[in-house]
Amino acid sequence: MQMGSYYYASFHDEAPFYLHGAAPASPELPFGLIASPGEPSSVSQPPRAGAFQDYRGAGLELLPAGARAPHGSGTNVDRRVVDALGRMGGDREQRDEEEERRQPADTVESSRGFRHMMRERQRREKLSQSYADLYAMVSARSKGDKNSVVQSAAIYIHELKGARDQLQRRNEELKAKILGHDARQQCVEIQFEVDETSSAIDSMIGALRRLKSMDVRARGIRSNMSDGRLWMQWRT
Amino acid sequence: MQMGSYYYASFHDEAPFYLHGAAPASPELPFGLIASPGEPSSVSQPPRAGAFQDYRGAGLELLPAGARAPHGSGTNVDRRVVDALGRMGGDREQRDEEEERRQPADTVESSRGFRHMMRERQRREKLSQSYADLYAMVSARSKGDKNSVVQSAAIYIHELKGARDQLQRRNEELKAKILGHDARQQCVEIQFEVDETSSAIDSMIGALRRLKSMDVRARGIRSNMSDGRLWMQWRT
DNA sequence: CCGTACACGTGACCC
DNA sequence: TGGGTCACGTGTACG
Repeated sequence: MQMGSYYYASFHDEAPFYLHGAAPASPELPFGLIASPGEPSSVSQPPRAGAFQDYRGAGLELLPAGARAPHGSGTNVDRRVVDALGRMGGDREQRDEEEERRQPADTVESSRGFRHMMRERQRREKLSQSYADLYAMVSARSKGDKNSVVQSAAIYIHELKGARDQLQRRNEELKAKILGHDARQQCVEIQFEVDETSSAIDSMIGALRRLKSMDVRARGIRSNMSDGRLWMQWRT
Repeated sequence: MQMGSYYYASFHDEAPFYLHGAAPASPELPFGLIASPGEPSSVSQPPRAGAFQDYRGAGLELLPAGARAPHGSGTNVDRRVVDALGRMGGDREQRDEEEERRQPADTVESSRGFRHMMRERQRREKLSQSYADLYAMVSARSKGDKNSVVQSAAIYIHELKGARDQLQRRNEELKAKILGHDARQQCVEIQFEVDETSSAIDSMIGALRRLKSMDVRARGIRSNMSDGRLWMQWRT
């Protein structure tokens, strides 16, 4: 433990720190409000300050690659900190008052471990945000807890990749089918109107005859005849 | 703190617990080996027991939905534990020796907080495994740290979904193109071989004549003729 | 009471 | 030295 200076509440050890009469109905924020000395921002904590548990309804538009809220998104970061007024029986027995070994340079907190703690909080918060974003992607398939989110994401990615590849293959197939299943070759295409009242078979026969009379030598033909439009394509 | 019994090393407070002479070249396992009393499994810890940092090369085949290694995958779980020989200056001042309030039932650890710790370890390990699995999915796009993995997964899912949907649309387009751009209707289909040496135009004319002689009344016709195979489909 | 799940502060480790 | 990341043990909340 080494140093208990900037703890916030240290609710353990049954030290009934936060008020006892009105307490048990409000389980949020065991640490009191306690305006931060020296950190002017971050008023009005939303309840249940842990950023993660709130993500179940968080919206995102797939983070624009860097605008994640510049630095402290307000929820959890630099939440404040309060000494538990003694912490009764601190981990170091018999520490005297008012001196506490005076670290080499500066006097009080914000030194060494304090910044470390803050950085870690920030990191945690960032990670929670990422979780929230990911959860927004898999909310249908995930139970909501961290582990489930991560697992669901892996499964989902796997499925999506499979579906994409299959679709891609199917796509190639279709394209090949349209193109006639040997590779692309030069081909000719005509398209014209026919008398809709007459038989489609007769129309096609007429068209083919016309082609033949034009001395067309076709080795492959594709045609589509519907609604009075005849489209025909051949290769020689 | 409340109870410091089963700590492993408690390296803080500059109590130089693990050997000092041969130490600094091997940064793994500050906690010693210490055979577990009562847990027969899990010998031979791989170095750097934290399961997460090793995942950068972990393979997976997309977890078969429940076979994640039944319970303790061996790396980290029930690593053992060792009392810090006193932990010098326990958090409860003046607790007498040899009695310590005797909790209701059992005597020593494995009570209350000990199981809690173990469960937490197990949970952490499971989560690390999930991370590893997810990382295997995004290893190409992720830097490797937790946050990056999660973010990359979200981005990847987003991209994959987009690609899949686009492919699906394109697919419908192609299908519609093949089917002829009015909706699917009941239609008839024939397919037969023709003499490859003769003209494709003649073959088609012959086929159409045959249809006509069968008294087929077609309002729309699609056909594909190539490599000696004539496929034809019509609706009445 | 037990299990699950989370956030926290912290020591260790690596650039 | 110092920021970044991790795993850890712990306190807390919920079912």
